[in-house]
Amino acid sequence: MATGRTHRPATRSRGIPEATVARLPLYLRALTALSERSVPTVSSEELAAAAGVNSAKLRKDFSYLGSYGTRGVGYDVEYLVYQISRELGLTQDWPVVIVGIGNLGAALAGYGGFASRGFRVAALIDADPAMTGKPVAGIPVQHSDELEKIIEEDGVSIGVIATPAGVAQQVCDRLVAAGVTSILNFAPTVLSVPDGVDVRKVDLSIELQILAFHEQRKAGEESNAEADAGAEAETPAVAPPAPRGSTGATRKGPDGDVPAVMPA
Amino acid sequence: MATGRTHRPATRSRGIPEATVARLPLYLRALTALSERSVPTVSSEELAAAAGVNSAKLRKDFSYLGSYGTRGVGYDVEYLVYQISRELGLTQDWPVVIVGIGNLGAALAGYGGFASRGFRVAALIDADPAMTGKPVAGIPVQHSDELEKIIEEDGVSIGVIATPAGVAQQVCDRLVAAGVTSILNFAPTVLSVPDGVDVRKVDLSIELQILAFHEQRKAGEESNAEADAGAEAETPAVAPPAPRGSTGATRKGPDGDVPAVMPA
DNA sequence: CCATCTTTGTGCACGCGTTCACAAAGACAT
DNA sequence: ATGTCTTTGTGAACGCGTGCACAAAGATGG
Repeated sequence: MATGRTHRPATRSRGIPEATVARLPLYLRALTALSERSVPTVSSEELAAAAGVNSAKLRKDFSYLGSYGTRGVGYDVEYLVYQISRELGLTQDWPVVIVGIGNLGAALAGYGGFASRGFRVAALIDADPAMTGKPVAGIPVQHSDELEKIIEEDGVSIGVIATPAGVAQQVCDRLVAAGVTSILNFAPTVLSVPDGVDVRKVDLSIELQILAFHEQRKAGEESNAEADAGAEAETPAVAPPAPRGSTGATRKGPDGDVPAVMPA
Repeated sequence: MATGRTHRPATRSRGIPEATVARLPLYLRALTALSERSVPTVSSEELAAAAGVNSAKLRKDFSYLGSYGTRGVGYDVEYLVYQISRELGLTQDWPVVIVGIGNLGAALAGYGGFASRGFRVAALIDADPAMTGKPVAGIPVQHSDELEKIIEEDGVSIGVIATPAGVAQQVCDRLVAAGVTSILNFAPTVLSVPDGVDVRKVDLSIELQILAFHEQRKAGEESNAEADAGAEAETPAVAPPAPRGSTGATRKGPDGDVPAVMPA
């Protein structure tokens, strides 16, 4: 999960739990696929399988939206597509600005899933004057001096930050000052924003590290039966630094008292 | 949060809760920054602020790793960097393959955060023969025919999927069959994998839709006091489809009994 | 050596989210 | 109309994650 709500302590908005909101797009995608295949109705079991969730969870999720199913039959696909779209606010158009048109920003600008569902790239913005005017994905890049003007004139409320980490906070501040109240952050930094502004982050590096953790655990369990003088990569490249004032004493680890992590 | 563990039902691995694991990279990043500024120790309060979390939560998180702090002083920065790195498995090298070198794949290949911490791009793979041999971010693209060979020879266990949604599942199947056990999926699809394989997904479209939901709610609360004949964008572009067999009867919504969602 | 002060580590309670299991509701056949 | 069968909607129980609040630990100064 490359995400994580930064702000707003899980207050359930209008009675819809945050966890449910996060799954609605998943359901919507599955339903859209069914709709394109002209499937008229779908059961909670089928739809849950398509979305990769438990069917009971799906039914409870839908129950927060209202009673949109028919017992003995299932859910009307078209009707549900509309209800979820409306609940997510996708029946209206959301202009979005992308700030930072490097490799990633360009990729985002060209992302097809953008325009498809209510989102419209209102502007691409970069601080590099050499980029100004250059078309990316068919849209000319504008200089960051124009940022405030664009946001106010176009009524942009969603901003995407794809800049280097170093400038992300100040870009964020400018976006917020200009009126943006929702930010999708791709820069590897913790953004601080005032109350009322939502931030979601997408962080490749964090995702990989979480995968590495589980991967290591898998590998560790396999080789646990084998000799402890492990076959590979068990020895760290660098020696662990000693804690301040420590003279190499033992530390209380979760495995009990072991010598301060110093394999061989 | 652009992520979401797909598999493995929140089983706490070796006593460390999943939620804690997801925060460790955050702490590590903050600690690395402190380390570069040669800060020797840090209190839970300071570190928590830098990572954007509650200090009690941080202390509890660290308590799962062991007792690495000194009461009255705080945590030794270097020591903690090492401990967390080790816990996350970053003291060893993880070769990674990226499949699908379009805009996004190229951006990922060029992402600096990759090499910095234990991850190494072992290969870039694309199905388009025209791409083969072309260097992207300094690495020549290889044809997907080579996929199995590369994974086995290099011992790759982590794969990144940046292909179109249509082929993501079959790419995934090939990766898994060749030995990959951790997958980071950027394609907007639900991947199904056998037990023992971890999948994390990063989905721009879902993140935007979640933001739109909250954005809509904010706008709704503002205009609630105003006239209901809303100023803008309140009228859906398409009429809501009627549910199967419905003759336009009322539906039980969460707001009570209202006429089936048909504004004006 | 003792007192004071800072900061960790954690017991406890609370709330959210998930899952089970079942009654109610409706479709459909006879 | 009545009975059967399918599938929804939800009450209830459980487990995880969070945050409070405090006791224990150790540093520091006299």
